[in-house]
Amino acid sequence: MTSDTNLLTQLSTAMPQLNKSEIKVANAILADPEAATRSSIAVLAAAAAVSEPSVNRFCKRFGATGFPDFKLKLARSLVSGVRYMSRAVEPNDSIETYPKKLFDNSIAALMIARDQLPYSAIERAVNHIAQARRVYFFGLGTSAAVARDAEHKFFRFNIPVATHTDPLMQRMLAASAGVGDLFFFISHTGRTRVLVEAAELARKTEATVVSLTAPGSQLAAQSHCTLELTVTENTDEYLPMTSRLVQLVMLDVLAVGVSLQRGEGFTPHLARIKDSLKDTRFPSEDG
Amino acid sequence: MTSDTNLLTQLSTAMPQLNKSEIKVANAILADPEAATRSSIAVLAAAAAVSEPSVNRFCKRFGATGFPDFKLKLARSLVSGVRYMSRAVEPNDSIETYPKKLFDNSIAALMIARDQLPYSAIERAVNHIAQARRVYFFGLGTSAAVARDAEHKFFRFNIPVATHTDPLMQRMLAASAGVGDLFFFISHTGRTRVLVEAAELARKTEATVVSLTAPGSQLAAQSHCTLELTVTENTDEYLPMTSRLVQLVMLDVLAVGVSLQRGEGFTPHLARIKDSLKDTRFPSEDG
DNA sequence: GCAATAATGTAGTTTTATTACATAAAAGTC
DNA sequence: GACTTTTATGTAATAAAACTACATTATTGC
Repeated sequence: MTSDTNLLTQLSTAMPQLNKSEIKVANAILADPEAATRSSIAVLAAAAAVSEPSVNRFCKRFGATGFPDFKLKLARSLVSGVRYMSRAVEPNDSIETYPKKLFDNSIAALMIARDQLPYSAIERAVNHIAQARRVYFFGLGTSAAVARDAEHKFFRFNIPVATHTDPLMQRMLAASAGVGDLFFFISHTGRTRVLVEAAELARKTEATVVSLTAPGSQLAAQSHCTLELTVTENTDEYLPMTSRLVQLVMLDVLAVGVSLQRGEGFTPHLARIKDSLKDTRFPSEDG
Repeated sequence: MTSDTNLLTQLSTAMPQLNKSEIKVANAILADPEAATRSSIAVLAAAAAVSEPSVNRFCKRFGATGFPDFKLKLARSLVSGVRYMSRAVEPNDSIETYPKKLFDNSIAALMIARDQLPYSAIERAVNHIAQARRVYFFGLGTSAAVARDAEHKFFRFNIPVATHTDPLMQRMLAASAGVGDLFFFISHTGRTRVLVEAAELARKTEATVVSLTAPGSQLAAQSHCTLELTVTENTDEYLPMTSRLVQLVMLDVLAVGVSLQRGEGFTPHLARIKDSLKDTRFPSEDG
């Protein structure tokens, strides 16, 4: 795959190496890339004031098999440029518009996170959790709900887990930790004072400190292993929304990672938990 | 704009309305969408075992001007990278594959939910919440974390909210409810016995019952207003993951809906809460 | 079981893209 | 500075692809 980078960027950077007619074609495309994806080779040739074969040669020069293939590549590049545009909710948005916008923003945030997954950090975090004797999930505010979710999830994996939203409890547990204890801190900013302080305390012990937070933050500095997340959130206008979604999916990733590491032999335990819930529910329609 | 949504999602959801040959074409495309963008109309027609005009008609049915235009639209949908089909994690998945899959599944779930938003139910729910004297968010298990998140969110909107995960508390509060009390139940299945019973108790009072659950469920039957969510979750293999994400975003939608209804005059209150958090954080790098 | 309607395919037409070749421009050589 | 070689560009013919009009085949309703 040569065309990993954006095609539009390629066009502009390659300019100096191009000859007259190719420059004309490049300019015609850059002038209105969207239109270029919709035009025929004849139309584009006219717009660039060159012949059709010149356009064709141009396309092949950029790694396409021909003009249609080039258009496809161009279309793809265009989307990747626009896809991360998050649309803010406006005061005069209606019921038809704002729910879609919020879903779109959430989807975009997950896509961005998906494209910059910290693989090695994930691997290390999974190993830490799998080896831990005990795991504490600490978060405050919105991240407290995420911590609670994590607790619920890892509990099912038969790992001794605990969540505490009380800063004093967090400090006491952190200070008195030992080998095999894993402290998992969750914070969007990584600058929440009491959380960073708890991490410092834990760091002074034999315990392991893992965090799910912003790169370069105070919290990250206190961690043995940091799962870096850069989710741009316009908290100013509304509430923290997208960051916690990414955090939740990251924890799903860790949970599945641990489960994969444990291998097949572990599924019976999950089945037992599932069975234990059976009696708490009304029977489903289909069974 | 009809083509606001992902084309692949459109294909799969439109399946039931299609006729034989169109279904063949849809399947051929879904089998390998990437290949479809590169093939000619003749190749695709052969792959689907239909005639070329059938493919052409198919394209027009989905809002394209013709086959080339359809391919372009398809290519764009593919960039967003997500197969509408959720790809299950396999035991021999590696660190490079399973995190992406999990993100993809989450994204796909949100996309599907986005394409079938229950607008009128959202509108009614927003009105109920905006008029409520007090709101209780009730959920159990994974949904308890969602309820906690909702509490955290609506609290910021200066609405008296409470969450309880203790079934006894839920029952007592439900039984002793009155006019202006709103009970918001969250359950993926809508079949959790204690939750349904609490809803029944609340229903006997003057309180309002709103639920975020599966359509046609026992819980939905007890609700004045149901926000229906049909998220297919393969809970059998792993854990409830995608459903709670959709629930969370739905609650974001409701929160924003309430905020929009209250109008501009409300933002100062949010600013006050934001200010109150300032001193709990270390200063950020850039300020 | 027949008519009416919808669905699908066939064959021809038009549009679009590609190739082969010719001409023009540029660069190098004596 | 004219000649050769190389490179660039365009013209015209060819091939491929997509579309349209129409015929045929299924499907539905009576």
